[in-house]
Amino acid sequence: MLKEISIGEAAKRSGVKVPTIRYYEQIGLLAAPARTDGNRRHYEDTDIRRLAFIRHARELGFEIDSIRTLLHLQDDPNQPCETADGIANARLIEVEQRIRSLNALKAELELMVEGCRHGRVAECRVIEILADHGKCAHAQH
Amino acid sequence: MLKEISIGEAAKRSGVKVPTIRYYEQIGLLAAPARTDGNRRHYEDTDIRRLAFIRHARELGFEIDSIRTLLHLQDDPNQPCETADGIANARLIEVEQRIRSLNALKAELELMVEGCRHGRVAECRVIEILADHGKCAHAQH
DNA sequence: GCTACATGCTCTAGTGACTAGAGGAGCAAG
DNA sequence: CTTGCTCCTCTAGTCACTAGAGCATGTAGC
Repeated sequence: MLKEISIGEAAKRSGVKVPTIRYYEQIGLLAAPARTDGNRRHYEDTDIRRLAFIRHARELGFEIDSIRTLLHLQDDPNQPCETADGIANARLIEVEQRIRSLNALKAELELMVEGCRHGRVAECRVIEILADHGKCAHAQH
Repeated sequence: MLKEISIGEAAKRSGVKVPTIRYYEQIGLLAAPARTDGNRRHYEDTDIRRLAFIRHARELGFEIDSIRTLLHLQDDPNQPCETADGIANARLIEVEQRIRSLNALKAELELMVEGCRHGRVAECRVIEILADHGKCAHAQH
């Protein structure tokens, strides 16, 4: 007889924390699994794969709603993959924008930190730049 | 007699939205201003500068608690500026890490999107990579 | 003075994606 | 049989706002 996968075991195998698994069940991202006599959840291998899929997508910054769509697509392999492609593409554009904006922030933070002469707050470059946006180096923010 | 600055005017001048200004007052980030006879807030120029400071810091991704500390420092210009420097430095390190991680994500998303042949979901690279972390290009995530 | 309409007020609840904690039950090992 | 771990449900908290209800006040045109 196969050993049943407890929620703790599922967490270990998928890398998704126990309360998060329960949360995903609650919001309907993961189907409610069967229960043991003692009312404990037990999972199948397919659930573990689904959890790993979700975790990976979350790491890539996809929103729960996008993941919901991606999971539906995965369940129906004959559909054209334009929707999946579109979601990934949208996310790629987001990430590119975020990188650009973070690079601008980085430049400005470097200016602050380098300009700081470790003296008094009165002549601190960090405080000064924060107080006056005009002192920013053309940062796109 | 000077024209009093209403909350709407303060919002325009500082770039912080009206409900957000009230929120900052509520959490004690901005001192409660004086009120008119009709119980409306009216602000001074110093409040506007403080709001602009907060807005700029928020744009740079500083947390409210850090901003609280930075504001205290600004109020006391004789203090050494190490704390401010430390906060900015911590934020810089965060931003640098975030950029690295986003670059890894970008690479992976590009792989997905480029690999997609616009066919069926069954052979879609997007879904495939999401389902199997092992297919990632050594991404640090 | 009257009528719109904008702007202000307070208060509560909602967002996203979890996370923390209370209070209890089940289960395996020593 | 007791210890200690994992599990259960439920509620509330996190962060930094944002949205909306329901009302009061202020202002511009007539």
